[in-house]
Amino acid sequence: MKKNAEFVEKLRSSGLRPTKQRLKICEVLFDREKTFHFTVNDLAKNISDHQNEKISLATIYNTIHAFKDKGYLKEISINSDKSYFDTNTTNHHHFFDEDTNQLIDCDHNDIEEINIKKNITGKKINSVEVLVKIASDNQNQN
Amino acid sequence: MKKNAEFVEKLRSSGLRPTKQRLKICEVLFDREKTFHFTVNDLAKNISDHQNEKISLATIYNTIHAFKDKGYLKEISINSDKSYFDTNTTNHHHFFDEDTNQLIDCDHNDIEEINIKKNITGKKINSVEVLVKIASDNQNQN
DNA sequence: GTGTGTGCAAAAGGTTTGCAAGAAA
DNA sequence: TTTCTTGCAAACCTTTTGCACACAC
Repeated sequence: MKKNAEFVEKLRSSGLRPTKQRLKICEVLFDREKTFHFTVNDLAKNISDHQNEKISLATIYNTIHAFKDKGYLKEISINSDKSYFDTNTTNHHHFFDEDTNQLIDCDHNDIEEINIKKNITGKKINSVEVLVKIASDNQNQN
Repeated sequence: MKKNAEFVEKLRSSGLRPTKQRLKICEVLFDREKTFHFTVNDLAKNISDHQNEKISLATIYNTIHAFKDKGYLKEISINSDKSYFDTNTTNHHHFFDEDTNQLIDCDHNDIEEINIKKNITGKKINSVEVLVKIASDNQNQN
């Protein structure tokens, strides 16, 4: 269990004031064993349902973007009507379950090194993301 | 240069009536040498600017979805506020230029076989997409 | 004539923004 | 006190929908 003081320090060290709202969001996002994949709506729901609190959407968006900019969150490249975020900021990939719209981490070791032979002049590679779309094996599905 | 008659046949063979609007969209999408990456807005702009015509957005969305369902277009998994489509429906990957928001095809041969060692019980793999994000090599981008 | 397709305008859903009030430093 | 943060509501943008009219067959 991570302590409040850790979050205060984390925020302060990145120039963000440790407000009540930000600390609560830290708690929900980072005080857990497994990585967390979420949309802003998921997060808002978690806070209001399980934490019995209410943080305005504007603040949640605000905080999520700040955390993303500071490198505490990663945004996942997936075509969807909404944005998905991941508390696992290490180099890894994802399965996307098309039946349930859920993301599953795919460890870096689960996919062999990706060697890109093509080179774009004057551009450097910022990231390489693999998205593996999966669906039920015994279901009519195109 | 592809002929109108080909598009009429293409549409008819998939149970879509060859209307004036659909034929125009076919022309813009498929009568070209290189593959075309676009958003619905790009397409609408192309039609009104270069073709001096106007097709309502509802019809464009309608047609794009029909074409996607018939396998004439692919939707690209990219985190963006809008959807990107690709006239190249073969198995391939993409570079995404973060400076210009442009997509570049990455041929299947440009990336080594992707071997996924992790297995999700009861699920089959529908697709494997690689997105390589690139940006200008020197700090200041064009 | 029947069944589809089109286009407008309105609605919906996610995200952003302006601004006044509140909290941190 | 000064600066940053919050929260509400309105705005924004992409996409979807309802419905009347038009077109394809």
